[in-house]
Amino acid sequence: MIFCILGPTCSGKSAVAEELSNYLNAKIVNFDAFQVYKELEIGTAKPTKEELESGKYYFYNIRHIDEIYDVSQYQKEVRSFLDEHINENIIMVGGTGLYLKATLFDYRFEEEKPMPLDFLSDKTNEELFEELNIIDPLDASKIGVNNRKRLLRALYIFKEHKQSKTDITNNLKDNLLYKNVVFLALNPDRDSLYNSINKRVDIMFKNGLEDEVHNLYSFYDSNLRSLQAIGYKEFNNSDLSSEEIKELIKKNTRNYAKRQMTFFKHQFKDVKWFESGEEAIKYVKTNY
RNA sequence: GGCCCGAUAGCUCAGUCGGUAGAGCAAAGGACUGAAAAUCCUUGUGUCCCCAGUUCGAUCCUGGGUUGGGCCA
Repeated sequence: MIFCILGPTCSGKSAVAEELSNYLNAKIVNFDAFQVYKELEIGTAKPTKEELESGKYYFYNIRHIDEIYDVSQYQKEVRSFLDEHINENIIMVGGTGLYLKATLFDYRFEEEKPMPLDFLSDKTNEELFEELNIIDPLDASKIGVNNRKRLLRALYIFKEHKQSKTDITNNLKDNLLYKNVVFLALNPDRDSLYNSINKRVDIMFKNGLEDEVHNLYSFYDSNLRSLQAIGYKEFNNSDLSSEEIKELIKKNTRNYAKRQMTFFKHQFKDVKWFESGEEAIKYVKTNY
């Protein structure tokens, strides 16, 4: 069976995963887009070193900080892992809803060349919007004129695959491809979640987050995709004091937690919701 | 003790020549198929500090108070 543990950052997912992996004798598969990077340590709140070395944790630390990683690679690798272990218990845990959804549901990524950095870079947002509006008005209206990243992506899809994004996705996004999947979600009370977030950022600073990030900045370009993670990108702002950076990280993490909740609530059906990790663990132990 | 300046959204403040008010930030809600810890969209009713007076009508003017800051003693 596949047990998926959803929930915002800092809601206690990792503890649930560890506990249930013992109970179910299950392997743990990460679906967090930034815990895949080896060099990002303190700021990504990974499981402990001991846990990661125990042999049952997968898809953590699988890329270097300067490698490009994306949802299509993740989907491919994790699907092949799941197929290989289809008769075992697997726990999937993480915070990147898109990665989980694209893997378990019928998301299709055909081979394509990477998008050049200067793709349509001479066009204004309005021009991109008009162009997309002709080939895929439905998608254009969903994306909106200000979301340049998505406009470019939608136009690039058309260029590469000769089909609009709407035609490619074709309402497949809610077709679950695997049997025996259980979705468990943690939804702690908002105030206590925010409290935990604030406390965790304080602890990250105590544990040396600043040194870790400054060290990475001295070796790598701060524009690396992996360094856009919360807890890392904020240090790029040289006119902020250490205390201001800390508060900014807390705020960004809170905003992120809210976005995660929106994604989990609306993109996944048939989800069991729990206010705490203990309740989720109890539910699994009484039912499986 | 005297004089001056302030008190308006969770915060910082703007404004109403008297017709009960609006920005930024925070916050809340939402979208999501190749950057997703990313990217983007939507949302502002609040005893306009309190009490009295003037007025058809006061958050705005007048008086008194409360409270914060500054200057002088």
